[in-house]
Amino acid sequence: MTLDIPEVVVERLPIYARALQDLLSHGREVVSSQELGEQLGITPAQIRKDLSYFGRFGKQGRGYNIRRLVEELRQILGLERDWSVVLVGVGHLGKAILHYGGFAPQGFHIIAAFDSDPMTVGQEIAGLRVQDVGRLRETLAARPAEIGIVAVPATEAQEIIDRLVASGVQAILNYAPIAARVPPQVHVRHIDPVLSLQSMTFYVKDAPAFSPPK
Amino acid sequence: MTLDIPEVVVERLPIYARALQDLLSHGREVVSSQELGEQLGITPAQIRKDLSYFGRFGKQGRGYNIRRLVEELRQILGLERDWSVVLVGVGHLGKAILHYGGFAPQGFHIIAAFDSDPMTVGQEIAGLRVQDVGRLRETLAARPAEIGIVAVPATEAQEIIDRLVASGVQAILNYAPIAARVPPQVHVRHIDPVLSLQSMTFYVKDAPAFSPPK
DNA sequence: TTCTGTGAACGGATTCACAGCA
DNA sequence: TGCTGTGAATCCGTTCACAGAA
Repeated sequence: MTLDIPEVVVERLPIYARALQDLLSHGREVVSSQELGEQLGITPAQIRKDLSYFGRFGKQGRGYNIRRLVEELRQILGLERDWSVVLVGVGHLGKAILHYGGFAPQGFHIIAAFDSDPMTVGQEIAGLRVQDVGRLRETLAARPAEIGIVAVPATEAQEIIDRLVASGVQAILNYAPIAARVPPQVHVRHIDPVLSLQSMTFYVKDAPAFSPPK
Repeated sequence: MTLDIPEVVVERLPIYARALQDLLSHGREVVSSQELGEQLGITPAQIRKDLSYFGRFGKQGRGYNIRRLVEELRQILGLERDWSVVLVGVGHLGKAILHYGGFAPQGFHIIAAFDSDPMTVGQEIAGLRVQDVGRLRETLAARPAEIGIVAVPATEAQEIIDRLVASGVQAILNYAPIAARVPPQVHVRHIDPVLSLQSMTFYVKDAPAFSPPK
């Protein structure tokens, strides 16, 4: 069942879940695919089709019960449980990741952080003691984690990813600017702001910056 | 011409450009779509088709001249020129962005940074004086920027994006966890690590963390 | 022979359009 | 009447397969 659901669909589910939680926190109880779509810039048909892969959550003529649907989606996505995350690379970016308050409330707990720089190892950051990256495997053997975040320089990234995979990590969030190679059972998402910028400049390059009329 | 090129294709071009520059820096002069594809995990046919939208850059039987192709791609993407970028939001994330050394070498220059917190305004970070976000419009009127980076909390993000757009920004890199609404001529890319994690957990949720055999 | 460039075939995702239920 | 759920139709991106150039 899991296997024949398009990946794009799975990637939209968390977007729906978040928007629905938002509506819920505003006291809303029911929403139509129409309204949700307007809020997200997604067509209503798309939303209904996506949801139909997983069940029949709506009521004809009414719409979707928001609380119910959020719970279903969180269940489907595995967001009801907690996840253990390890971070490799504690430079500026790694530090920002450790300080970022958005992971824990969603159940993603960074349980260990590693770096190779002796000046960084031993530091306590956001309540976590940075360990030497050489201890990655043994630390993960004692306390497994499902997810790894890679925030090391490009030159070291593939090596670190290989070691995370060898240590049992099943999903990797890669901030390094490389096309990571992993075995098929491991999942990877890339975060690369430079690539994002470089693909946007294609569209704006002919229009020089301007000051709009006041 | 610009308009009928699939966006996915445009998004792959910077990936090619980077890989090619890498090869170039290793002294390579020619590469086939086959080899490039292996390096990137992209099929050779895909690469050839992508490039064919823009011209005929290869030599049959030989492959692509790397230097030539990099230059073509950089030209197409507008990477030969410099771009002015403003950052809004100088929390942990914003600071990391200011310190990040990956933008400037690619021609993306952060020329101004804004925040709303009086404790942050006036600070000098990575050589840049943080300004009050209330001065966004006038600063951009005096010194336009094509690109805005949004690193403010979700609650403020849409408002900031509206003001960036009103100030002439044409492309936005949005780190805030919202579905930003912008006019059609403005381009947006999202960076949202939580969404990335949440779409991966779908695939790994049934397999608990384990320690692989040593 | 090798590898590009590209129409044609294919497959997958989106949108349509409507039957059916509340 | 309003809105879901869903097959069918459409659209779009990827892959195939091969003609043709070096």
